[in-house]
Amino acid sequence: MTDAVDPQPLGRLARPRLYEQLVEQLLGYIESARLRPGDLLPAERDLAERLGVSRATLAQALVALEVLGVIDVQHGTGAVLRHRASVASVIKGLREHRSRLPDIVEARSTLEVRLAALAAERRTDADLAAIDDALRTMQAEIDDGDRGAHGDELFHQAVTGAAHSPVMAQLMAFIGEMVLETRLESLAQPGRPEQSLVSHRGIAEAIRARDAAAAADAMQRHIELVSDVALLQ
Amino acid sequence: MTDAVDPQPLGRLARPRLYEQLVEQLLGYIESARLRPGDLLPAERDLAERLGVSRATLAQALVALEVLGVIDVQHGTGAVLRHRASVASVIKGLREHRSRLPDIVEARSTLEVRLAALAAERRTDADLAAIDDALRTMQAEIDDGDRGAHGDELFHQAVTGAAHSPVMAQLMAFIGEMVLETRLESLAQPGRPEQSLVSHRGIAEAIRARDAAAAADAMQRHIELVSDVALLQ
DNA sequence: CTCTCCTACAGGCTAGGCCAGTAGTCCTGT
DNA sequence: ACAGGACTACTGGCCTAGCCTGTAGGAGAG
Repeated sequence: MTDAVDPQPLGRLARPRLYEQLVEQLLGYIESARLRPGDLLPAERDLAERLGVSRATLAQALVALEVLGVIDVQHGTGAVLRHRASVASVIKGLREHRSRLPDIVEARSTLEVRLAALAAERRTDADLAAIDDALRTMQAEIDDGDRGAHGDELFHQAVTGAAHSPVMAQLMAFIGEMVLETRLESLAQPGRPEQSLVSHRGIAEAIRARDAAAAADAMQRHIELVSDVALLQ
Repeated sequence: MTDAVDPQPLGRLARPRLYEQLVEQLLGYIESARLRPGDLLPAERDLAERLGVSRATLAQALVALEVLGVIDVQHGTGAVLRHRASVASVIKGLREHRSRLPDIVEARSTLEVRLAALAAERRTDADLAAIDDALRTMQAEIDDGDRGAHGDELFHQAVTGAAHSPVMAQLMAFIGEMVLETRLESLAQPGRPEQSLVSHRGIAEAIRARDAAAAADAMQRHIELVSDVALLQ
């Protein structure tokens, strides 16, 4: 206990939570021990002692791993490995240095292009009104000298809603944060908000006309425009 | 407090963990109390008493919420709300009434068609080997009179990996459970496993030839085949 | 040979305590 | 009067110790 490893006397910004370190260590252990899906982790009491922590803290780490989808803890049996550890590192990477921009753009374009096509097929008049509302909002923001980021977000949300595809909408929400970052960077470019608004109008018209192919195409070009700028940095 | 709510006669393997219920309750509290990003949750000792659990268990729930990206726990200050609670309800919704089948298929096809195309463009020889391995596994399972569900899963994971798109890989992992259900239902149909294996081979060949369009097309048809059956129920 | 029951061991959760960071307050020296 | 620093009343972080419930495999009875 007293041989406490003190990694950093500093670390003010750092918020080193023990359970986070444990997650790292357990992930490492899983990999180095060549554990395969279905295998069991050592018992809690055992692990806790080996790692030099209390069971309570270890339990927190296990909860984290469970939420991350790495393990599946079963009462009376133990913690069984679920997927390959690679999935875990993907998730870890996402949360940590929140992925690189190209990956985000890729996911976004995949989802939104399809959503635009679906929106063209399924949109109701109310959906269309929401889309037009968003366009008006963005126009007003730009007229005020703003970037129009809020209207931009509203527009994409309206299109997503018009697609009436709950699961995909949920996936969009999941990467929403990251998309927002992309958006802000893009709209910071001079002249971008106007260009963006124009391509939004193109998408909206295709959806209004119920032309799925045109909507998909317009969305594809819109995202390319937006991501181009971001990638230039 | 609450007298044992038994939500589902289903869930045979039901494994009701207290911290999971707490996550639900806290999510509900956040919503009903109209908490906004930046607001603080009540103190741990307070919450624990109000919810009738120990601090250790509450701590597990907070870890879960932190991993889910809902809150940000700061030593000495408290648990501050991060994003909009919608993200939380997204996850909750996905986990709970795991959406309806058509929506799942829709999301799956959107992602996987694109992943197949990307895999064709980016696959390494190692990726290809993993894909071939999965095909062999599925073949062996079918020869044994099995449904080949394991090999099927391996195949889709291998394709996802070959696409080298971390964000989309995570989205796939996110809907993974639901896709698995679809898969099991489909493969239960007589003759299905063989058909499925054939279309897997088609996808694999397109990826081997680095033909993105063909890969996307093959994946599209594969998913239509699979979902057709499932939808007939 | 089969079935039942027993038990060692797995995780689930609680209680209570001490340590460490944070921030507001109040007291003191200028 | 005011600026600075210490006090203090919170916050979460982590630990020990213990008892509960669930699981599964082996021993014994039939």
